[in-house]
Amino acid sequence: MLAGVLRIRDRALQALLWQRARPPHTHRWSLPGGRLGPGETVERSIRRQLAEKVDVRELTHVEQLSVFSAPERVPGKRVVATAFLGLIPCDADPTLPEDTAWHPVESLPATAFDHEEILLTARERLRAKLSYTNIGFALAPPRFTVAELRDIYSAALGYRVSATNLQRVLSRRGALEATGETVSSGPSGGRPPALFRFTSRDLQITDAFAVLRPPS
Amino acid sequence: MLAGVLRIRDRALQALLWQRARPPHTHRWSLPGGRLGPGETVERSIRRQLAEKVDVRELTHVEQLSVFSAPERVPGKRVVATAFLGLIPCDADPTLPEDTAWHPVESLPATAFDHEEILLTARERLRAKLSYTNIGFALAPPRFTVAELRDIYSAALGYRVSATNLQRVLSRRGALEATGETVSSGPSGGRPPALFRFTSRDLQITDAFAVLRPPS
DNA sequence: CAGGGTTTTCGTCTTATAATCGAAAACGTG
DNA sequence: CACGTTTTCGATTATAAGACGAAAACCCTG
Repeated sequence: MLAGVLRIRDRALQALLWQRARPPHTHRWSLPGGRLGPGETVERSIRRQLAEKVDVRELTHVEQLSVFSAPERVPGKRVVATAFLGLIPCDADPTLPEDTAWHPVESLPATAFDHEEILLTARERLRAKLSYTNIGFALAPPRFTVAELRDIYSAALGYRVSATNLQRVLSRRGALEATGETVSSGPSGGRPPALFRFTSRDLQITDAFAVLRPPS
Repeated sequence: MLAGVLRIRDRALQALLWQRARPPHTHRWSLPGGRLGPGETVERSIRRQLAEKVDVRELTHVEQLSVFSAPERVPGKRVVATAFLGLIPCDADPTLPEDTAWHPVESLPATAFDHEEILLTARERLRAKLSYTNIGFALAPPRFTVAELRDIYSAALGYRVSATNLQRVLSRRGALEATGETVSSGPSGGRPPALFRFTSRDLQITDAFAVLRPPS
C-alpha cells in the first residue's frame, strides 16, 4: 500500500516523499505507505500509515488509485501495491520527519521502484477530477480569493486557467460561494478581492458531465 | 481477484455468476476469479481466470474497479479482493460451465460475500463511462443499427435514451461511423436501417468532458 | 487630493455541445 | 396504391463554457 500525497505550494504541484536509508534503492525517494494490518480496510490502513508522516487532520481527501502489480516492480520478492491519491490543502504545513520532504512533481528526484509512475497516475487522476468534481476543496484553504484559487488550479493542471471562467464555472455548479468578506488589496493596489469557500467538503460529481440524460 | 463480467441480453444488463458447491456460502452465486499467480500482473491473472469461464476472445474490455478489503467480507480468513469490470458483446454466446450462468443485475439471486456490492460498483462504472467514453464498443456487436445500439445503451443505463440523440452525440465525437450497408426492414415494415460500427475498439475519452481547458 | 496604474468583478457576446421536434425517406402490408 | 411503420436528417431550442471588455474599488505618486 502506497500513497501519492499531493499539495500545491509555490505555484507548483508537490509530492510527499521519503528517502530510503537501506537497500533496495538506498537514497532514492519513496512514496509513504506500509503493510495492511489485520482488521483494517485498505483505506483505514493507508490513513494510519500516513499519520506517521503528516497530521491526519490535514489529509482532506483520500481515494483509491489503482493496483500496481508488475512482477518485477520490486526486485527480488513479489510485492503488489494498492496505490492511493491523497490531498493536503496548501495552507497546511505539517512538520515532517527527518527523511521526508516535498518535491515538485515536475522535477522529481531519483525515485524508487515504480513510484514515479504511481505519482504520474495520481496527478492524472487529480487533473481529471478537477474538471468534473469539486475536488478543489481538498487543495484550497478554507477561504480564498478567486486569484488564489486560479493559482491552485493552474499549478495542478499545468496551464493557466482564467480566473473569470473558473469563478463562473464553479459558481454555476454550486461548488463555490462567497463568504461576504473581503481582504485588503496588496501593495500594488487593485480592488480588494472577495473571499470564497467551497460549499461542500465532500466529493461531488457535476451532473452536467453525465451526457445521454434520462428523458425529462 | 474477482471480476464483474457484464453483457446486454434481452434488453437487460446481465452478470456472469457461478454457483458455489462448497462452504462457505454453499449454493450462493459468486463472481468468477481466483488467486494471483507468480509472474502475473493482476490484469493478466484475471484474464486467465476468466478464460476458464468464457472464451477470452469475447472479452472486449477489462479494467480495474477497486480493491475491496472489509475485514469480514469473507468469514473467517482475511481476503482482500482486487475487483475488475469485464465486458462482453451482446452477440457473443460463449458456452458456459455447468455451474455458471448469466443473471440480470436487476434481479440477482442470493450472492456470496460482498459480490453484489462489487457488481453494483461495476454497473456504476459502466454507466459513467457510457457517458464520456466510447465504451459502447465493448457491448455492441461489430455492426449494428442505431435502434439496436439504443436498446443496448438503454438497458445498460436503466432508462430509455433517444436513438436520434445517441446517433448524433456519438457521431459528433467521432466514435461512430456508417458502414454504408443497410439491412432489410422488419416484418412490420419501415425504412431499412443502416449499419454502423464503432470507429475504434480501444477505450477513448471524450475531450469535451474535460472542462477548464487550456487557453486556445 | 487628483490622476494613473492595478486588480478584481461582472455583464455581454460568442462558441460548443446536447436535447427536442418534426418532416421526409424508404420500406412492408392489405 | 394508400396506409402504417421505422429510420434518418435538418432545423430549432436549451445549456454550459470560453472570450472580451467595461466598470468597480483599491494603492501610490506627484
